[in-house]
Amino acid sequence: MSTLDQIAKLSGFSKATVSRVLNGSRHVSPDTREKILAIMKEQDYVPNRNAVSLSKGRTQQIGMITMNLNELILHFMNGFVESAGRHGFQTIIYTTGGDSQKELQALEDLKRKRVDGLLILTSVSSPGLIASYRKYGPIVSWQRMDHPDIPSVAMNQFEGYTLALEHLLSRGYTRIANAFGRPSSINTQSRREAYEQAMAAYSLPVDEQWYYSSIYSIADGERVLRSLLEQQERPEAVLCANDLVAAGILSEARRQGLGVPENLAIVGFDDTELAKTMGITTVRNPVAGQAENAFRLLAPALLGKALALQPLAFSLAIRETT
Amino acid sequence: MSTLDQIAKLSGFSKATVSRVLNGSRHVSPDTREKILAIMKEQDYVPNRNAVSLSKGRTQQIGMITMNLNELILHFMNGFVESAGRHGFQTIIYTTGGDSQKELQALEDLKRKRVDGLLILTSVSSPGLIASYRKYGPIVSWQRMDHPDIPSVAMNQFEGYTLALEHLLSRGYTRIANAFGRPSSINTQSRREAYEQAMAAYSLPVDEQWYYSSIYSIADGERVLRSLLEQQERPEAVLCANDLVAAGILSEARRQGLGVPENLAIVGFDDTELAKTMGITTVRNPVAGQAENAFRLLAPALLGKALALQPLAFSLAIRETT
DNA sequence: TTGAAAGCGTTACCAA
DNA sequence: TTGGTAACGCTTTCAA
Repeated sequence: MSTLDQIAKLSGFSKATVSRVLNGSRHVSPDTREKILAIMKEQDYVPNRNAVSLSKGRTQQIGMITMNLNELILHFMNGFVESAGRHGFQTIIYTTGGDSQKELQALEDLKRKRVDGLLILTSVSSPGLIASYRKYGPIVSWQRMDHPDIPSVAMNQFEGYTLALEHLLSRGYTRIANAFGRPSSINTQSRREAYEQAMAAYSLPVDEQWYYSSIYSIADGERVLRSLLEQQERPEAVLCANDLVAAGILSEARRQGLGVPENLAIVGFDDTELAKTMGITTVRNPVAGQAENAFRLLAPALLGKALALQPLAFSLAIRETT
Repeated sequence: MSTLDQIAKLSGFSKATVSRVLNGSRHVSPDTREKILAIMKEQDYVPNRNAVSLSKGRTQQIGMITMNLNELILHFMNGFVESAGRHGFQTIIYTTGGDSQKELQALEDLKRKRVDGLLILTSVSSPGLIASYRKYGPIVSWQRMDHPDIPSVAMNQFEGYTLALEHLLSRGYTRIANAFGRPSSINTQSRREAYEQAMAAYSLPVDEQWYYSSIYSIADGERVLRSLLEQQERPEAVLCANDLVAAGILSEARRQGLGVPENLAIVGFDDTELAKTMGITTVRNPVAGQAENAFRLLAPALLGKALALQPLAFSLAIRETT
């Protein structure tokens, strides 16, 4: 493994000049540059990244913290890796499994200068703790983080939920049930608000028994369907927290011989591969755009210049379940 | 940000001693250790990883190269991240999108000492090119790499395919079609071999028209089903290259009103979430175990000691399609 | 058990 | 345009 020093010696120039060639400085004569480049190629030389990082004080790496990896997160990740890559940054992934110790390790890596910045997808640490690492580098979050120092790229679900509701209402469905996620989350609150506003706009009653909470998984969806069947006034449609839930409801409906969408319309959320496969109508969550924005939020600190945020919007993927 | 040098000055000891404390050397008096640790804590000191990496010549990072991310790869990834983590290694992901330039960049990162080793999941580069980087660090592959210097953790599909066949045969299915993937791949060859041996063992005929090739996706699966329906002697069961194909066949069968498994039994491969959701019988591919083994193959070079490989086996997840 | 000093491979400042 | 040299922050001999 040849080093910059060796290249300098072989070429007869100083390390400084070799370094200038490496970094594309204009203060090198074309002649010199050429000679040095030739020797580099001949010696199969590449700079040692640790040395560069130590010297420059930057690693060109961004850490991404997530509790687990699922399809939606994957999309986000892909988008982010791509955006960061375009600007010369690599992404390193910290999967924590919800272990706060592992999360802390990732945060420490910002302090220890292994990464130049941090992107938090999902985490269990308190916003306060996370924010206390802001002094070591930029940190942005996907989910809303409820702290002035940690910007977020999450979108208000109100718009997306309204989109789905308008779709159902326009098709004549009026008795619409909701399978919400975490009751206390801002997302659930926005969705509920959207629901109540839409129903009010159409002068339709809001039935509290059509609110399901803490519904996350396929199994949860299956339970919801069975519960729906037992209701005296059975809903004609159900709006789900995510596509997994919708998939669970759909497959259980099939098992129970309930026609979809004749007897029950189903709308998912996120537009994952699963929804596509199973033909589920769903709200398309522009995660790739959010990922791009996540990088743009980091840009000022990382690139020294701001990048304008992309405007994003939900849209609807209409399939066979409505 | 305090440095080791500052800790040394504050404690009155030398940098060497502070470093010894950091690295848990036994040649430090308990008293000294305590004092130094106290000052470190007080100063909120953590070592700079770039400096450590440069000095030690190792980064404790492993690069993972993949063209794209899907569910199966995700499982593998998770398993590997977990295994590597247990031994103090972080994983950094290179998603190449099949771009050989990006792949090269990942390989170069081994040379540039950004990573200590490389794990290849899927790649387009020639085994020869990849192997030429072996001199910079250990490299292992998931898929079979056809080069003596690049070990692989892929499993022979013969056993898994045989498992599925035995299952079908024991349930009385005799006319069994195959949806194979890439015709030239070793996997396909093993599967075909398994098929022919199993049929021979049961004295059943092998019908060439029940061989489908280059079947990968959901859409491919849908096409296969339509084609199956047109055959004069329609098969009673179909064995698929992966769960996506099985899902495609299943959903198209439903659309066509073909009863599953009464009129057609379906078996997938890999046991992904999709198979679970749709209730598809499938062969469980122990990817997490393979990931663990991938790390164990890197271990000699990384840890300086060998770790025994885990014995792995396919198993069957029997669901509603058989 | 401790310390001095020479690396590790770059970058960046100051002169020339 | 070039060179000398001090950082960058740690580890690792070699002595004491």
